Amino acid sequence: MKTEAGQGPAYQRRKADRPAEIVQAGLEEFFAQGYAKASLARIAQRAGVSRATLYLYFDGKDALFEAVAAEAMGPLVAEMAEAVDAPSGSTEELVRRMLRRFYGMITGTKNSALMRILIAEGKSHPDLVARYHALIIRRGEAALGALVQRGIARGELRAGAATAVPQMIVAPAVFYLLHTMIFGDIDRLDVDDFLEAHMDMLFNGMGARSEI
Amino acid sequence: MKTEAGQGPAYQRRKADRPAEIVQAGLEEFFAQGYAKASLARIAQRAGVSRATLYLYFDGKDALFEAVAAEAMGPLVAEMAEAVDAPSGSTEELVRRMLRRFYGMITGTKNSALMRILIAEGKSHPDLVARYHALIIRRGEAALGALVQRGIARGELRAGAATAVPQMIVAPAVFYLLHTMIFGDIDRLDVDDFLEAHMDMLFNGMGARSEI
DNA sequence: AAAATTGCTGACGCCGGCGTCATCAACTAA
DNA sequence: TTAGTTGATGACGCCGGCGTCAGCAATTTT
Repeated sequence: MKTEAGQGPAYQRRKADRPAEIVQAGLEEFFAQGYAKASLARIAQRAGVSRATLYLYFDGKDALFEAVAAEAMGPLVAEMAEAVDAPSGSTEELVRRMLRRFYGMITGTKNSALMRILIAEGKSHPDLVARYHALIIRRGEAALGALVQRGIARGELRAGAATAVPQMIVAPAVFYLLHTMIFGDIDRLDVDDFLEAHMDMLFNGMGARSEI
Repeated sequence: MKTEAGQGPAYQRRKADRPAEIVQAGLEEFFAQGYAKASLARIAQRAGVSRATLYLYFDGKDALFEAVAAEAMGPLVAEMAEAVDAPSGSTEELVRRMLRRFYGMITGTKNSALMRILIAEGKSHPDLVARYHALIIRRGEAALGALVQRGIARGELRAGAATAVPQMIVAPAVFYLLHTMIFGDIDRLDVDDFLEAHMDMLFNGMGARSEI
């Protein structure tokens, strides 16, 4: 619409905007194809730029991938922080809210794409894994630990599994994520049913004596 | 040792053994590198064969990969079947035995490698995913369902989460698998601690009222 | 308006990987 | 021993992808 006319300028110089546009294009390509199959040519095309231009802003495929991953982690961290800092209401309600958010995240394609890449390409990019761990996992674990302590202090949780391994609280959600990621096309689990079962398991267990 | 002497035959004709040897070499290469980075040249080298020979027995990279995956699934199916058909003792003991086996499998590198490939390359090989689902997942789910029914009949389990979503029983183990697979190098969880927490969560939940 | 700056590009070289084919040589049968 | 069969190979062609560089042209400065 802007430069399509007869013989307008063949290209525009937009030094400021290029990096963001390239990263965005890279995000789409990497998430759709995975690292190995992703092609710099396609990324350049998506970004409306020549392939050589990529090298003006990034040192190569690897560096671009790092930038893309960093970009993708941003929203995750924000989401994580947001989901945690609302300590009001009973522990059960708190957990339910958190899990609902968690399952929502999972449903979103973006995050599962990042997950998939981390799993697939983790061996080749250990620094990436480390960053993800520091940014997301460690914070999440800390938040879960705090949640458990609060629950115990309020007399709503008991010491035991949750204190020993707070991650247990979100473990079923991770199962759901993985299952959906791999078998989503042929065997989709209902989110709401799963969330309810998850909550039931967490707070009541499945042993018969819980009902006494 | 056999054909290394001065001018022994440059190669031997072993039509019967080649396929298995090639599949074995392919298994190592694919599991170490992932599909995309795996190289037929390296596979041929591992198998002690020229690259062209691969095409005598397999139609190409894709076909070889299918054969490798099928080969890798065999032991898993056996393991699965073995772990299930021992319905003796209390449900808790049964679950504990099953889970111990499960965590053992996870620790084994083979299976997590297959998992990693399924996740990474699932999109490009939907038929593979379908086969894995039919062979492993469906059977596992059936076994879990039977386990739950048996537990309820014996009065050891209550209806609820476990009946609605039997997979909940193994969900934490899958979390452990994923965590270990991705972050195993920088943040290893203790298997025994995790298994205990897992059992505690399953049978007692984390709600305070379970203790009343 | 002309000179200077620099964002941007097209084209080149290189490499690794896949698939194929004519040819060779190990085995087999006569 | 000799002719025939076929498992196995080395080398070739092709393709796609990465990284680079001299040169062009959009923009800025004088």
